[in-house]
Amino acid sequence: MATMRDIAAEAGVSQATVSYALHGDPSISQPTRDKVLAAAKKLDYSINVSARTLRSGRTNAIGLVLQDLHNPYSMHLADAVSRYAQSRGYQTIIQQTRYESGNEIAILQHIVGSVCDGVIFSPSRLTVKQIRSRLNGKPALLLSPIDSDHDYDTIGLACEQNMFTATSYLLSTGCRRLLFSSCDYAEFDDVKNALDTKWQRVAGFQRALLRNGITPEPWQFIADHPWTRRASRDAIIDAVRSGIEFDGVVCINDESALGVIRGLDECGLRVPDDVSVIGFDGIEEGEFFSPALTTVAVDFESFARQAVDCIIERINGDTGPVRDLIIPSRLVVRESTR
Amino acid sequence: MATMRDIAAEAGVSQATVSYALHGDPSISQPTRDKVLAAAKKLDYSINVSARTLRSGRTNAIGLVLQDLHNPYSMHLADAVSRYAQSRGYQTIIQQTRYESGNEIAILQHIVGSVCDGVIFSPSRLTVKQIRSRLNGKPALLLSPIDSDHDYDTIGLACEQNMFTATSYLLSTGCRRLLFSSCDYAEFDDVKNALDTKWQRVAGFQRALLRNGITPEPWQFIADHPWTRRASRDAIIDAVRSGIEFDGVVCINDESALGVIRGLDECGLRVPDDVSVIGFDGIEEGEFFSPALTTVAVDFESFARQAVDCIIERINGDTGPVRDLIIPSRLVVRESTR
DNA sequence: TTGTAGGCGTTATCAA
DNA sequence: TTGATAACGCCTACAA
Repeated sequence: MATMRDIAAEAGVSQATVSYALHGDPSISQPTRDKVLAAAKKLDYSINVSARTLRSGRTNAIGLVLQDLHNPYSMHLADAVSRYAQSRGYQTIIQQTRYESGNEIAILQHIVGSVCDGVIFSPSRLTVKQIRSRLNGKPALLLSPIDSDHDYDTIGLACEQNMFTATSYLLSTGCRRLLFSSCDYAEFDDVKNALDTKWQRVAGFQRALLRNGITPEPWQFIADHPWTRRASRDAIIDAVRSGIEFDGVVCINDESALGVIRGLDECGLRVPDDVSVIGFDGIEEGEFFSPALTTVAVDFESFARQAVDCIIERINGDTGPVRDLIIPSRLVVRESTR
Repeated sequence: MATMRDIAAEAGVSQATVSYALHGDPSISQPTRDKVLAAAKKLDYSINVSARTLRSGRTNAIGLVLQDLHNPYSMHLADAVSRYAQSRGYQTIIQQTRYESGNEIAILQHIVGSVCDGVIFSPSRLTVKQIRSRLNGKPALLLSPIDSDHDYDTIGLACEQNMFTATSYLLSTGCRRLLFSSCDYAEFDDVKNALDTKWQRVAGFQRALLRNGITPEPWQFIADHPWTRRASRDAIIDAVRSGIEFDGVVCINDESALGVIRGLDECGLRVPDDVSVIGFDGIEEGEFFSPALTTVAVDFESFARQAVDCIIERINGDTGPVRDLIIPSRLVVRESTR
């Protein structure tokens, strides 16, 4: 592989001149620049990222470290972020931690160590302190904040508000016996100020009920399980078989909602005629499902824009106050609700 | 950030000793090693990847460069590869080119330049020659081979065979008027030896028809369009409206099949009662769709294993003959076919 | 306008 | 068993 030294030899200039010319430094004359560029092209030069990084500390890449790549939500996120970062001149390095703290540490170290200038990170097991110590002074933007009193930037959904919106909508269509898929019951007072996105969602659900004069009760909560189609399908089937009566299901996310619809279908219940179902996320899949899924859709493009702009500003030395970015989302009414 | 030099000072040894100790070199005595390890821990040391790479040429990472991250197939691939690579001690750097040759070049250069030891690459616009010149001597494993006479490793599906299987199955259930979604018509003789996966799929479809005494005709082919739910839904709706009579649809992939089912639903046609639909890929989504999708499912875990093992062997200097890996897949009969 | 030179943090070769 | 020391390829004062 050709190095700057090779180009210098080819073009008959010094290696430093090659570096300047390649970076468009104005102090290099046009003829020299042309000579260098021609030599670079001839030798098919491409810069050694490690060397540049080692020397300058800059990689021109951002890391996107998610817990799990194996779901539509992450997929939309990864796609949107990598496209937008591209437009801002940054590469995106995507990784998944799979909820293992060992992976989280290894990936953070590897990534932050020297392959990117900043990272958008969705922690699962690591504490803020552990994260910071791996960050090596580089900027990070965290998804789903772990504590309230933090000194790092965060980005997230208005989960409580969004679930309030979703539940209120279902109530407004006449539903009265709502199920929540899938989380254990908790007292409203215990979750109304939760920071965890799961409990925020529960709180939003409950607040909407209370606002409509309905007291949340344990039977409405389908036992906690992974937010997947399979687990949700199995759980709703159990619920139906147990004889619970309900006319609507508020789901913790779209995948869950899709599983619920499938499960209801297997039980001979029709959506939305017998039961209304609403999701949360706005994954593309919901639009083409039968029935098409009513949901609170998050604006992935806005997520990407806000997140990437923020991290780039921090990379460029912005030391302004800590930011807590909120991703906008909106109710999308389709066919799974009456 | 602490460097080896800092640790050396802390532990009262030379910097070289630190390097040896940290790598478990047997020539370092136990007490010295312990001292070094303690100092490293105390200073929260983590290695500088750029420096290590610059010096050793090894990154311990593989690149996975796909055309598009925004589809379930890629998502399954990325997930499986990154998990398996992890188990082999490698990080996976995932990127998408979005079908732009500029991106392909930039990403290849960046990635291969110095962030990974080898790359699994799905080219779209770049020729083999252009790819090789960016590869910088590092091993690559290409998806969907572009020419027959190549000197690089490839991995892919047995598309022709799989489509033959899918079509044959539909025929065996009694279907006689099959549609193919979505590709333009082509003479069997022109595609039967195609290298392009799209035409291979068409060829498999046609061969199955011919084997059953049916001559493929242009009306069976729904115009070429992206392999997405939306495009396929719109196209099948047009087909129904145009008055074509058919009793089954063979789809170029699962997403397409899901769109087709949705479109048929919108036209009042029931699957599988009125029309059978079969897909190709085996994305998880198909399992939970109503009706659950019959498909030829590819074994993503096997893909990951074969691909990663191959690239790692090449990284480790294997210079054996060129390999053309085939990913196994199998017919999964569910509800969308009679 | 261009060249010289030092160093970024490692690894690896020799000596000691 | 450990310590100097020389690269790896690039960037950037500073000197010419």
